[in-house]
Amino acid sequence: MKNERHNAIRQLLSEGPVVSQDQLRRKLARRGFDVTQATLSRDIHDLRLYKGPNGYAVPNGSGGDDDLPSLDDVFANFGLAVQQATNQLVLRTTTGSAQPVAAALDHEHIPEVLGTIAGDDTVLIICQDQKHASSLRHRLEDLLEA
Amino acid sequence: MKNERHNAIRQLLSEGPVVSQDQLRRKLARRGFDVTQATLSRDIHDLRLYKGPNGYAVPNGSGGDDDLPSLDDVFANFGLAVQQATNQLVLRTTTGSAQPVAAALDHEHIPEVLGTIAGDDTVLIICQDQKHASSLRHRLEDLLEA
DNA sequence: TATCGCGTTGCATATTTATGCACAAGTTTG
DNA sequence: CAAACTTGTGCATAAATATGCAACGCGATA
Repeated sequence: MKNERHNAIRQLLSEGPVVSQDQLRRKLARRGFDVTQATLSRDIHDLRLYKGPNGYAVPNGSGGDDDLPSLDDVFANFGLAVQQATNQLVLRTTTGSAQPVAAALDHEHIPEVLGTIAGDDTVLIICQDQKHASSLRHRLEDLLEA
Repeated sequence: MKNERHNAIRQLLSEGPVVSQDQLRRKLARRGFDVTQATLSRDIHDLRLYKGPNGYAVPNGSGGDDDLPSLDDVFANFGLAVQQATNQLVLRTTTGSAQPVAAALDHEHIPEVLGTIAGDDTVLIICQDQKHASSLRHRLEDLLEA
């Protein structure tokens, strides 16, 4: 599915430099996503990625075009990936965006969220237990696609 | 001269979106800089510009990205002690050094590390589970000795 | 002056990215 | 149920970008 692939792309980009769409294609293939360069060109457009001296990158927090901070927006723009460790979620964001993202999260009064702590590019979300963490993780993963 | 042209390019980019090198070439020509697309490709490389959904853009806020001190250095200099709490590690550093230490940790892309959050003299490191945390703790303890 | 060295550029072309068109699978509408 | 529409994709190819190579301009040196 397209959304899973988009998530995988974000993940890959956060792990190391990707210089061309063909390189991205090969990396994705190793993860089971077998698509053509044409599709990736479209994905990159969808994800509004930037290409620079060090390859592709996720859009950059501060500047830019359009921002009103709803949770959806903030996530789509600055969220990179969610990972779970028992009752905690670790959310990676573009550098410098962890604080606003955490603020948006707090502001929503999501029941699963006991509290958040934000660094520079990482938000730690504490949940009641593993079960609540899982359900929240799924919701957040969906938001990453939007 | 190349430098004047570089300045003109920055200027143009701050004034409005530039979507292709050929468009840039035409805009520059109107200002008296008559060069080919090939030259602009080199200029863009020199200036480390990024291309994104809205065309070319100057590099992000605070410039340079990858020359952080090595993990070994940072640890030997600023690391004080590591402690483990189930799947988390709490790393004490000299006051004010937590941020750079966390940055160095993130930059290494250590697989056990889901994410880090740094305060002033404390870095919280989140791992997948207790097992990963232990193995990472041992590695970090080694670094503290070095 | 002649020659060298170095930085800059254009030309031709290789490489990379974007896109028109067609089609398949799923959804909605009549 | 069938037709119309939507969405996602590949293929072929257009468009955009990068680069090997040769040449030019200019200052330094013999």
